[in-house]
This record gives sequence, structure tokens and C-alpha cells, in this order.
Amino acid sequence: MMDQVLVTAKSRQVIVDVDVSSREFWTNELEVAYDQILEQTTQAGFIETWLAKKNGRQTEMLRRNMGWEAKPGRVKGKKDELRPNTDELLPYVLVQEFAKFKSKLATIEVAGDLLPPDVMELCSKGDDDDYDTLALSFAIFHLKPHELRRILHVDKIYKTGFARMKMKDGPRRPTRPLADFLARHNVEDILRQFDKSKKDGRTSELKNILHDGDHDMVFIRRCERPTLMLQGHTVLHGYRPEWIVLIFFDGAKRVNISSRSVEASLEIANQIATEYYGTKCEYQNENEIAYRKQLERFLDLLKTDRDQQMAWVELVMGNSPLDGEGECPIRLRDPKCHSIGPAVRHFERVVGSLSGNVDAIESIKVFYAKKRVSLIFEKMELAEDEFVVRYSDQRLNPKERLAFETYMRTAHAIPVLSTEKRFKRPS
DNA sequence: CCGCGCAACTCCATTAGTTA
DNA sequence: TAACTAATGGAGTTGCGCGG
Repeated sequence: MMDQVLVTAKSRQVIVDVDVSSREFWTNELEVAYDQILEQTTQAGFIETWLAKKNGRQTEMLRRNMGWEAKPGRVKGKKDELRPNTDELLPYVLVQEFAKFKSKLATIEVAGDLLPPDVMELCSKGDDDDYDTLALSFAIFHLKPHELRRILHVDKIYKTGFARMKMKDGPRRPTRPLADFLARHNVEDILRQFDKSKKDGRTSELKNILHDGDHDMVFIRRCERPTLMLQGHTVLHGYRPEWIVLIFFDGAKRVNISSRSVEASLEIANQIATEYYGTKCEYQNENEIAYRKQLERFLDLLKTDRDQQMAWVELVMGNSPLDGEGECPIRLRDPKCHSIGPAVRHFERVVGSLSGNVDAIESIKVFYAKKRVSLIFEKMELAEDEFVVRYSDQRLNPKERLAFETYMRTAHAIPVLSTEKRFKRPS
């Protein structure tokens, strides 16, 4: 069962070569405020102050990139050597700006695919898979500068949830591999057609296509809602950008969608599938059923702290067994990571059943992988005992998502899907 | 044509999580 | 630990259909 995409990024880059020293590259591809940063660097003493804040690993990487032999010794001395080379250092100010707030794991993953082991070793912070991400970014910039884009793209995967969609009908799978079809010009044609059909002047731009094992990932940046911004005293009218990430697998029988828009991203995915299959294709939200008894058993284990991997930390109910004219919604929560199991049992002794009433539960949160993860039990219409269990997958990184889903399936026989959904609004 | 009620959408404050 | 981003949930706003 393939529910979750793990990005190990043994990918081949599809999209183009831009001039990596250009304003266009930094501004448009890496989304760095090029002009503002360069402006700052003109202040007296800027680069000296900047350099002073770099640590040993970062300093050594800068030396290495400038072609000097590795040498042991004091960081201060190395910085003295570097300081006169202002022009060569300046691009690294931009690299640092780019690397800021990128997911650490995403950076490490991309670096692991691009950098030779000895360079990785230089950036290692000791034993346990921890790296200096700025040093890694410096190394990537030196070796394959255009690949910094991939960090931006993979970062999206780490930070957002994905709606799980599958194809409605079962058209016959084309013989041509999906990876072949997903060539730059094909996807760009589809986007152009899509934009044209919308007639709202908004544009989509294909930013990358990555292939990784059985996954094909398409990254699109698109105009979303209208907004204005100020440049000095001038108002610029434009659109807020949204990133649409489509991860196809199973020969496009399934797609995972990440986006801000609910409808546009789905339509684009539909279009790509339609073109690939040569017949009208539509995706729908995946529904995997869990049964009432299973959920009751799961809650019972949580309540008595018998689950090995997670603690129950929050419960929200639409109505409670408490007296009152209204429904008296309740919310039982531990703000940290302590189990509310004892509190639930106490409540049930004194007032009445909570965990037995799955229908009344709006959501619960569990503490898993040191993070608070929401779960909702979505009742299937027309089926008394059937639920779809959804969880906030964006809280977990891709490895943890896979582990969580596998654990829920094996330990509790409960399939879990993302809370993210995509659908067409009725017009 | 207007006002009401519902639902969808947007905004805002708070909170959670991540990085340096 | 502080600074910051992203997500969340609630409140407010808008839009639309329906009945008067």
C-alpha cells in the first residue's frame, strides 16, 4: 500500500539552466530579496560584521570554495585570510539569506544527494545526522548553484500537508511511462491552456519536475489572490503567489496535492492526467474506511495509556454528557505532552462516557514524534459504523508521516489520511 | 425589491513548531 | 532562548438564495 511519498530525491533535474549570478535567478528562482540585500551590503563594514558571525565549519567551507587547502588552526586566522576577498564573499550573503528558515531536514536531504561524502563530513555536527545547514548551502552553491532551487522545492514538501487523491474511473494505463510524458514542454502547454481557460489573467509557471523512484513531482508557482504591495511610495498591484506541488505515483492513478487553492490545483492535476491518458480523468479525495469498533478500541488504549508510540493530549467534543440546555461542548487538553487519559477516566467515572461516543468527538490530538498531531473521525454518510480518519500530516516530516501511517495501520488496523482535501466548488 | 438567514470566505489573534 | 514562520480556530464580513 503506497500512501505516502518519501522524498529521497535521486532525481534528475528537468528544468533549465539560468544564469546563477543573475538578479533573475536570485529574485525569481530562489525568491531572495536581491536588491534589498545588495543594498545592505554596501554599508560600511557590512562584510566584516557578516564574516565575524560565521562559525568554524562555515568559514572552512568558504575557504575551500575559494580554492584554499584545508588547514587546521584558529578560525580567526582563517577569517583574516578571507576578509579581503569581499567580492567573492558577497554572493554568500545571498546564500545565507536563501538558507534562512528552510527546513533543516530538506536541506540535508538535498545536500546528501548532491555533495560528495567528504564535503558532507565537513558540515557534520558530530555523530547523529546533524549538519550545519548554512555550510551545506555554501557547498551546494559552489558545486551546483542552480540546485539551491531544489532546496526551496523540497522545503515545500516538508512543510505542507498533502491531499490524497485517486483517479475516479479506471482508464487503461498508457504504455508510455509517466516520467516520459512529464516533459517540460508538455506540462507547460497544459498550464498555458489552463490559464487561458480561466480567463482571469492569472498565470501558472512550471518551476520544476523531479523524478524519484516511482514518484513524479511537479512544482508550479501560480497567481492566487489579488493583493498590493508597496515599493517606496508606489503601489504595485499583483497576486499573492501560491505553490502547487503535485506528486504523482502509480502511473498517475494517484496524486498527492499540496496548494493553498482548493480548486485550481485539482483542475491542473486533472488536466495533466487527462492529457497523459488521452481520455477525461478526474481525481477524487481518497476515502479509506475505519470502523466504529476499531476507533473505540483505539481510544480505549489511549485512555489507559497502553499505546507504545503516542499519548492522548487533547479531546474536543461537540456535545457532552454534562447537564444544560445547550449541547455543552467540551475541550479537554494538556498543553504540553502529558496524557489526558487519567482525566478522561475521572470524567467518565463522575459524569459519563466520553470515549464511547465516537460520533460526538470533533477531534483529538495525540503526542507522537514529540509533536502534537490532530486526528479527526469523519463520519461516512449513509453508513452507521464507517469513518474516515484524517490527521494533520503537515505537522510531521515525510519520514514521520510514513511511520505514523504504517504504525496506525499495523498496530490498530486503522488507515489514516491527511486532513487536506481538494474538490470543485459547486458553481 | 428588500431583508433575513445560511454558508462560504477572509481576517486576526493565538499557538505551535523551527531555526539560529 | 529569542526571533520568526506557519497553522489554527474563532470572529467578522460578504454573497447569495429565498420568501415576503
